[in-house]
Amino acid sequence: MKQHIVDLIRPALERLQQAGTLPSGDLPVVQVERTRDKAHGDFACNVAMLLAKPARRKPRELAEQLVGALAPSDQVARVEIAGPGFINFFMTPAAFQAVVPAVLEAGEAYGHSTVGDGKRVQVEFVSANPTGPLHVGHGRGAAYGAAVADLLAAAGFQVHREYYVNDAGRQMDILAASVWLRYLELCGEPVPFPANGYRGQYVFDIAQNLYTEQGEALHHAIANVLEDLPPDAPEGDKETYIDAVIGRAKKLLGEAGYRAVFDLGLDSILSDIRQDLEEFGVAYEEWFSERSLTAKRKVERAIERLKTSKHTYEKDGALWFRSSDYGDEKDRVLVRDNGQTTYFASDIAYHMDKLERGFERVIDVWGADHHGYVPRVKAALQALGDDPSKLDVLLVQFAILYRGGEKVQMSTRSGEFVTLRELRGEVGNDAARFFYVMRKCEQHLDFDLDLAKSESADNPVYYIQYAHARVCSVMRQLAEKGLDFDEQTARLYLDRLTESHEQDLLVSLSRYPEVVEAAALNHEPHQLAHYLRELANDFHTYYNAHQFLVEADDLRYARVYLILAVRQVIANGLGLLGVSAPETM
RNA sequence: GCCCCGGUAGCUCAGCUGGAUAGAGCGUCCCCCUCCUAAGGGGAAGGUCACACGUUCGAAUCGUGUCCGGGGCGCCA
Repeated sequence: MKQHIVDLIRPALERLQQAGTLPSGDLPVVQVERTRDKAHGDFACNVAMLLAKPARRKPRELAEQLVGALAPSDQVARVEIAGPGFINFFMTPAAFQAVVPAVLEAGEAYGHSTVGDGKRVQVEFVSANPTGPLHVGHGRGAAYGAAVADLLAAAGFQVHREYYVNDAGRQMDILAASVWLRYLELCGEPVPFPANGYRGQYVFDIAQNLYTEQGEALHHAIANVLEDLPPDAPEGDKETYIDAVIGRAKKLLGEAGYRAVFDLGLDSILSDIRQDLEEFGVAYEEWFSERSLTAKRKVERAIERLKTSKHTYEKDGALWFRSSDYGDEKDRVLVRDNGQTTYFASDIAYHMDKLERGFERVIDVWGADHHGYVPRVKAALQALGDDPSKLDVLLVQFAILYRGGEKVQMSTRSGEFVTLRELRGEVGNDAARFFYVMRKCEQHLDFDLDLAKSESADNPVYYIQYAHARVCSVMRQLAEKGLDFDEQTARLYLDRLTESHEQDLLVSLSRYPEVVEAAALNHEPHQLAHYLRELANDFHTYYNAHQFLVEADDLRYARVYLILAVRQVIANGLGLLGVSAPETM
């Protein structure tokens, strides 16, 4: 409908150019917006004010000319000029009433568009280290990333969802060492646990499985393990200590033995994460292994490319990337003095690979604590001759849980953190998905557990779902009372929808495609969440003000037809956010 | 010290990329089922859009500076 207005204005502007009223040359993008006030019509356009200066005319005068040049439309009842030069469009009731069949004919596809033009977009999100279960912080990235991906798909992009598995780094070695030490405990050894080890319950579980699988095969006396190791914190350095433990594990277990421990840890945790996300309604096209980059010599190649293009230098025995040439605040290490490549080097190779795979846009969803990382990745892409503007990094701020008005404490290493699974168990998938995307991503999220659990109007999830269930309930009543209804006939009675509540609903329904498109292009699922609440509010108001299952056939047909469209849009919108639309509550 | 995010009603937040008289929800107060689910609805009160300049027809929105809050700045990942 909005597009219809734009399509009316553009040719009119061209006509004015031909008539010499407007200077020739590029015309501004025609902006048409929904009005806030009914008195200003349904849509308003500000183009006359924008063109007043270059045309050297008064805005209102220009608006008059423009209105005169508009082609007639059966959707537009009248056009007015108001205020400093706004052109206000009043639509006919029929134009809005036509939304109902439009919704129901499109069904699940209502709200989909083609602005994405089939462009290939990659969305990488969560990508948490497989060193432990997902916690509530990852949950926000999961819900947000999944919603952004689904919105982009609805907007006509070809979306590739990807999880980057950090299966190669030092953190994984720390996990492997932690598992092995817990295993040694099961073998009866008195093990002093490293300050920097992973302490969660899941480490015991994996160690137990390791013991079941391997028996005593990996058992070494604790004295041999600890022999000549540097002191752990607090006397010594916990990082140095854990590295020494890892080195000792590799030496005592040998290549194969160490690999067995490492892979059991990796596989256990990764399959846990996959299951967790799947249950959360988050699906991926690809799980991309960091190790595969090394295996395919991608990291080597990336470093080589930076070397040959003279973007690197050696200092203190390490190889540095001159990222400060491209806006980073300082240079970064690619290869450490011990010969190992850094995580950053892998990440360069990974992003290089992403662009080589031919994505026209690459979206990374990261925790806000990684923001300092953005300039160096973009610097690397630029140094490699790629276009860094193809990469959008969306930074998601932290979620803070509240229970009974009190902050819920979280700490990663101690194992006391609240996992995503616990959260889902406590408030349910629907509430979790919705609450996570209720705020825009750069806003800190106060997640109120009590509210998410409450079954009342205060809880936006229940409020919206209830609107859907209410429509379903009306349809059940319709059948029970043996009242007639069919969509084809209902079409003939659309003009019976004249009440102000019905008008409001029709306007809201017609806005839905615009909301989906804006939410997709701006990566802002919260816009959709807010819209759905408003739509549900319009519906509940209507429900209280008018009876749907009335005696008069024409009116009943029209009203039932309308609420079926409402049900469809709610289901579509909730679906994009990963929230179910129940038929009964 | 540098960087990122935020500052809008008592609280939690929107504000459609610069538009017309700044909006929701919660909380407070008042009211509404003989009726399709009261898990609902209606109404009232509540504002120096942190502050100051600047940009222009027009600023909560853009720019600069200041103040306040949160987070980040490893040859960790």
